[in-house]
Amino acid sequence: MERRTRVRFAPSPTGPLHMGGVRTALYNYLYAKQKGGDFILRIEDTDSHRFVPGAEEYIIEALRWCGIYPDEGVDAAGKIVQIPDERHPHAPYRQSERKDIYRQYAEELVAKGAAYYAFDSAQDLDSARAQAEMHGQTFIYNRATRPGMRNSLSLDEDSVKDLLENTTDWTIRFKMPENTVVKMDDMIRGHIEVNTDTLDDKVLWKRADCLPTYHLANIVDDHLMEISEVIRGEEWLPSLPLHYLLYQAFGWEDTMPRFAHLSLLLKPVGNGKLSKRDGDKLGFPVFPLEWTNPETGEKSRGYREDGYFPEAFVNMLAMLGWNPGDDRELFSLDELVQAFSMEKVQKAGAKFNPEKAKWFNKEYLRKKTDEELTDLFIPILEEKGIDTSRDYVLKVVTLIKERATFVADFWDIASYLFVVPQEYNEKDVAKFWKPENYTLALQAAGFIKGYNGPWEKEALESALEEFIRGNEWPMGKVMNCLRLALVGASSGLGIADIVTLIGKDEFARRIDNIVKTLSV
RNA sequence: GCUGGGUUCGUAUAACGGUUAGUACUCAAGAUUCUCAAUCUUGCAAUAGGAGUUCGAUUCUCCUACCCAGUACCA
Repeated sequence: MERRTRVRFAPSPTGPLHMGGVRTALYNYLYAKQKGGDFILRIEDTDSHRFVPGAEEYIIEALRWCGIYPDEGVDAAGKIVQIPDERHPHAPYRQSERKDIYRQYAEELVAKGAAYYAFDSAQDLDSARAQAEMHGQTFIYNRATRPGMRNSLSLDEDSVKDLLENTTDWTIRFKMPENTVVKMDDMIRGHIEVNTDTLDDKVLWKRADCLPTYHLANIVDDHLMEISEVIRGEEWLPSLPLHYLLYQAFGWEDTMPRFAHLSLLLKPVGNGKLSKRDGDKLGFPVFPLEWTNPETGEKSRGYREDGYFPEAFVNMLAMLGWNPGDDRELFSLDELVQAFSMEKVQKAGAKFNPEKAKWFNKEYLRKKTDEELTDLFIPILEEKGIDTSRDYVLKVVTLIKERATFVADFWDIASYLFVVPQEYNEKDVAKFWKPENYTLALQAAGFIKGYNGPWEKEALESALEEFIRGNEWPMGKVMNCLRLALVGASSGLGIADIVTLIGKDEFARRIDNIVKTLSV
């Protein structure tokens, strides 16, 4: 019988979601939608010490910006749901609000002999670890060391009972089976085997705060929420054996999800996984949206605020560790849903390349209509105090859009189409603004002022060129002198483009201006 | 250290065991243009190393090297 596809993205609200996390969410979403299944957003906030205010809201907003909407979860229907209803059959979706359900599962494992109570203090454990380290070893809490620790397997029944009732800093630990090979399958990596003797008795539940650890909460919730595939980061691969064993201990093997462990996103240069620091150092965002640390007030830039289109960001992220099997690179979210396949997900970590990210944005900028881009550019102009007609902006956008990566580039590229050049590039002045050139250029300017033909680019251009060529003047030098007057540098649009855009009066003003400024 | 995972141009990646090892980004050169972009063309550049299996390994096996992750009462 076919099981309904149900996947979850289960972040911990300990800070802003970074781009690696967004990619994990994206792959989950693509997988679910392709199979016609559900994408669930669950918040794993079982660590009360690391909770960061605003992080959960940030995660939801970031996913929304990317066009990823959960079918079920804390954000479904735009509100927090605590009582199960038709659309939220497994509510609540925040683990801190489900804390009451975990203890019974932990106790069930103890009753089955698959777990036990442990009374070791933090100091006990620290010293055991320090002891092992002195011998060049790593302390593993398992069958080898278990008898020497304070737990319900080493202590007598009465003291266990007494400690259970009269102390509150005990835990429930999983009893790792002896010398057993756990055989696992990963959708990306294939078959994996691990011997249990290398694993330790993980804490599942803590009496001190009556909260489960990740491992217990994760397995219980995935089971209860009928998750069919767990798609998560590679950092979880080492605990996969534990999770397999937990499903077995509970007797849930039949409905155990399949697992896919995604490789990590690596920093652009050097080794290691992508971190916030790399972004600051190399000048690119690692977060989808801007984030302000509530404690320090420190701001981290975001792709949205940097001017990336969400479609470009999502597309770029999808291609980091996955490919469609052919040469296509540009995909909308819907097209990604169609094309995605777990078989094509890369095993190795992918180094993030900020240059390629920009390339994606440039491609998406070109896909936008001139009207859309005009709408985006006008607010920027208003901020600069530019008051001009929408029609004029539209004309400018049409001419310059291919030169830009971001909408914000428009101003840098085309400010001279809105304001008189404030200064003239020294190098270009030295190169072109020589008497033998500018005397000719001023005559050419005179020709333009007296031009009576149709006021459009092609006509003016051919008339002007005919005039200059007819006089056998050096075209490049004359044109660049004019450009200096119009742009302030020897770069930018064609002379006829600029002149027809800004008009004859403005043209004359700029010629006067350069003559005055460079004191001809 | 131990355990697990990984390794194709600088980067992202393609290649039923048989290709001159392809594509994109970056970079360089040329074409074009009144300049700068854009565009087009061309170029640079890779199977980590070593054994083995095979008529034939990028592809399968083993060893080595290197990289990554985990090694918490964090997720």
